[in-house]
Amino acid sequence: MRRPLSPSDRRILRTLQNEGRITNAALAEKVGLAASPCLRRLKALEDDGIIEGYRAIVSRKALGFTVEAFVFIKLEQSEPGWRTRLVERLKDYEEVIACHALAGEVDLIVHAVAKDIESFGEFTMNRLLTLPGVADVRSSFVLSNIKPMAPIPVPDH
Amino acid sequence: MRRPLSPSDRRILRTLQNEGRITNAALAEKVGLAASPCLRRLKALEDDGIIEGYRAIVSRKALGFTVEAFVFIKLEQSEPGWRTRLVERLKDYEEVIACHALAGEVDLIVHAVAKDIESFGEFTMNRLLTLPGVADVRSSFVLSNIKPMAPIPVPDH
DNA sequence: AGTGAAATGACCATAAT
DNA sequence: ATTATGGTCATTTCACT
Repeated sequence: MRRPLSPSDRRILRTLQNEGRITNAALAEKVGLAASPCLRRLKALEDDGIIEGYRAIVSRKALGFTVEAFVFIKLEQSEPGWRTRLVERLKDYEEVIACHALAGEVDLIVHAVAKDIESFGEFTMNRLLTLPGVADVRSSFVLSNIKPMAPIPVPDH
Repeated sequence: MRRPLSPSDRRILRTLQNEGRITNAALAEKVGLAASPCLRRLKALEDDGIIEGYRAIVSRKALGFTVEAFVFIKLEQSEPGWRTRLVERLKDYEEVIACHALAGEVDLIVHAVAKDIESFGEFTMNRLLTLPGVADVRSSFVLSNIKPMAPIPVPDH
């Protein structure tokens, strides 16, 4: 798939996880390279799928999302086809900012946002509980973001 | 705090959540502005804290993190000081890529990565369970990322 | 619109394999 | 010799006033 990451690659990854929009010139300076090799490495990291993309981090509050919650879903045992369709529906809900399938008690964990508690209620009642295949839905509101979206650690080798 | 977001602002926010490293020139074209006003709006969004930052999204697998899990922590009732220190320790663990305080059964939810199951075991056994104030630790491995880190929806008004 | 800075590509140098 | 590294320079494009 790919040769191992060089120390420069690792420094690039560390920097870009914290300053995703830094100019290549500044990035090069920070990681101790000239601009041109730095850009070459950056492009290679992108082409190889090691950097999957770049994202602006937008304030939820500024957009009016005052409610954040985790929803724990248990599924009924059913044909796999149902499960696939259910999961597709979940993905389409824009309140869902992340969703993972879990091993264990709970089958799915949904990270959701909403403008207020009422619209969150509407979401869980009308759009989650009603999905065919859902056996149980349990929500916990987020009280505080202790560590929101930290970078993936980039080990030295 | 701020005047309401203009339609252009909203288009900028939508675009930058998907292409955080797009050039201002390309962004301007995409949102239907000239470069100069687009840049002014972008700076204003940054200055007002609506855009909190930018991040490269790095492949966990490419960095050798094959294990991803959610850890559900219940705390003992104890003086608030303990809780603060516990939470600080949690933040310092680099395996912890996100952590939130929850209302309900579970007090804390920890999103963690590890190189393999063994090192994840070491993490939970030696570094989570041993924290003073922790009453219960329960982990669920992530089987699949159904919707990993989606953008915050930007409503039309 | 204009000026200085950045991005980008062609090409060269060095070292390790 | 080949591969991986990094650098320099010249040109185009962009950022910013």
